[in-house]
Amino acid sequence: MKLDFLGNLRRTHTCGELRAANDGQQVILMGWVNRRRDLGSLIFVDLRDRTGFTQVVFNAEQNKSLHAKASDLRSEFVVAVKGAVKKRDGNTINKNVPTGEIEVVASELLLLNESKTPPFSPSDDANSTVSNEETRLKYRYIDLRRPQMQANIELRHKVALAIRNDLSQRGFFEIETPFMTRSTPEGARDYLVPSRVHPGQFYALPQSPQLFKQILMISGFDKYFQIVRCFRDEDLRADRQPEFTQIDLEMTFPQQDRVFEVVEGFLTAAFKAAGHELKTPFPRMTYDEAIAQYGSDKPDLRLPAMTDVREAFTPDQLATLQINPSLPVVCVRTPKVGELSRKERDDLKTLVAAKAGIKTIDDLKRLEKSFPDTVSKVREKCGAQADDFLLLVVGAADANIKPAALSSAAGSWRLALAQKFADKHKAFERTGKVDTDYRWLWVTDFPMFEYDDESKRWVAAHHPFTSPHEKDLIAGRLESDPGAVRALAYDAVLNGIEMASGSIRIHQQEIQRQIFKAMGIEREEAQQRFGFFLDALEYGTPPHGGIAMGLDRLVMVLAGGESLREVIPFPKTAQAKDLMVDAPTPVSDEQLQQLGISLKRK
RNA sequence: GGGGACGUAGUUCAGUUGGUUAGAACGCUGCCCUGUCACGGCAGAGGCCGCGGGUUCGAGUCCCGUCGUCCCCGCCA
Repeated sequence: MKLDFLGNLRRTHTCGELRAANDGQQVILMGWVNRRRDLGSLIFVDLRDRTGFTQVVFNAEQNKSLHAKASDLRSEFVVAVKGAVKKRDGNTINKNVPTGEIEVVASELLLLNESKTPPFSPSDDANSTVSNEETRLKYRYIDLRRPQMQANIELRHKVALAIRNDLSQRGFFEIETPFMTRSTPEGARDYLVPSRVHPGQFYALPQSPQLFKQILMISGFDKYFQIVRCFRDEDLRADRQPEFTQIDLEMTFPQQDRVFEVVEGFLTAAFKAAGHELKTPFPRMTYDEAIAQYGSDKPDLRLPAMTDVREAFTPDQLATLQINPSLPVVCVRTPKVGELSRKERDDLKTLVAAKAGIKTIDDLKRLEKSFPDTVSKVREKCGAQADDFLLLVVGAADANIKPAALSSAAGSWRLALAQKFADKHKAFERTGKVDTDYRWLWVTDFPMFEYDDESKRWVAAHHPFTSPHEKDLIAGRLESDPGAVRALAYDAVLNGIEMASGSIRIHQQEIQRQIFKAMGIEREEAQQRFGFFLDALEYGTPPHGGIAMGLDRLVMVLAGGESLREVIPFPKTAQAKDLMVDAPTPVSDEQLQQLGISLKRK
């Protein structure tokens, strides 16, 4: 087929903007053939670009050769059309599309490019028969033409732009930090980049610009931010990609509240860009409260909290039911589930993996026969409505577990039940109201350390540069009871998703030394791993702190998506592969040789 | 590293107890059609049933292995 060149031809309008008011105008549109409806001597073509589509008409009676050219058009051909906007007659108006009041009567057609028949059509969107993800990812360039994906990527742009503008107005500088940097093994695995100039040595891609941004504070930049790619070589999830984008920021002389103000500020701007008005300040909750009430450090507030109903039981009843009286009796309430059959209750048993020392009671009706007063107290305590499903998560009589472990198990049940019965309680459905659809929360006062059973040592819960609470730095506690030391660390949580994580940092060398010591990191080891940073700390480091928010996750929630892949143009699969470019791949022996790398054969 | 679901036409899927020539819809190709907009009508093409092995007279169907995609646990300071 003979193709035309673009020449000097220029669009007068996009495919989504013509209206009845444009009636009679000569226009030039360019785009893709979304659909073709060939009625013989009358051909309709929906011409699509990212703004929408416009119906173009070719009439054999008016122009035979033009009509003949149009009859060769197929899906996804790229064309330019010259023509006149014509207001449609009453019964031919299409009320379902914004441009439905008009059509363009073509007088000239340029065939700019043809297209193979795509494996799936971007216009399939309307039929909701979207291809499986494997096909979508392989042909990502076609997938991205779908209106939904175009909208998601546009939303991402608008959100990022609003955040940039907001932070800039607050006096933050966007400053770039290196992608090729130093491996600081602690936390996630690094992606490594071999050095050709220094055979046997490696750069690492940053898991976050953490130390660089702290050094920027030491350098006096006062307020820094960056919308920046970060890399972690860990297994993927629907909400985890090996490379992801963070809104990273840091400021000098802040209290935790100053950081919260900044975040709530840029989120207000971001939500506004997405068409939502956000209510600030966000509610707050300590880590301990979150664990006790929600069994999670990232509570989803769209569903009720858990309740400790131990007081509803008498000591005799606890003994009879073989419930450990020293542990909470946690009631998990899932609204509007209604009556469950014996079989449905049995099916629940596999919902959460069994844990030693923890049991559940799912049949309150039966319990009520033996202990009517107790059950009515339980219902009252957790504010149950008649059709709410109540599950008791309790410690077995001989259980040797901590209350937090029980709460955390109950939290798993709370989430699993919430997901299973989402159709019934409808708490996850969009209502159009920002304060019910988007439940933000600050979780504060995380513990400074967590005990790692594998390495048998205390490790930083956030990272080792996080400042402990001043009050918890009483003599000897770092050594005697590290688990009781709280950190000035905080998370922003949205609908049960961890969106941001930050802290006030350590700015005093002496405290930093104590923290490393508590973690069993010797001075030499610390010097070897973070020496450059510890050196920097000694040259007039101001108090500083900040936070990093996941842009992908933020846009995912705003787009109503279930997976980061819906808001990342070129994402990776669960096996960390890019199906479009087919990466990773082996490299040539020559490349390896230059890098001084030899591969171990399996 | 572990658990689960899935893999059949270009796409989305059906395929009964193992039994003739593996089906449907959409898409595609050709012909017809002047008001369609998920256009319509007629005709047609299109299959390594993911791959390898096994059981069987006979396997899309059963078994073992393997590869791929998705979800979850571990992991993710």
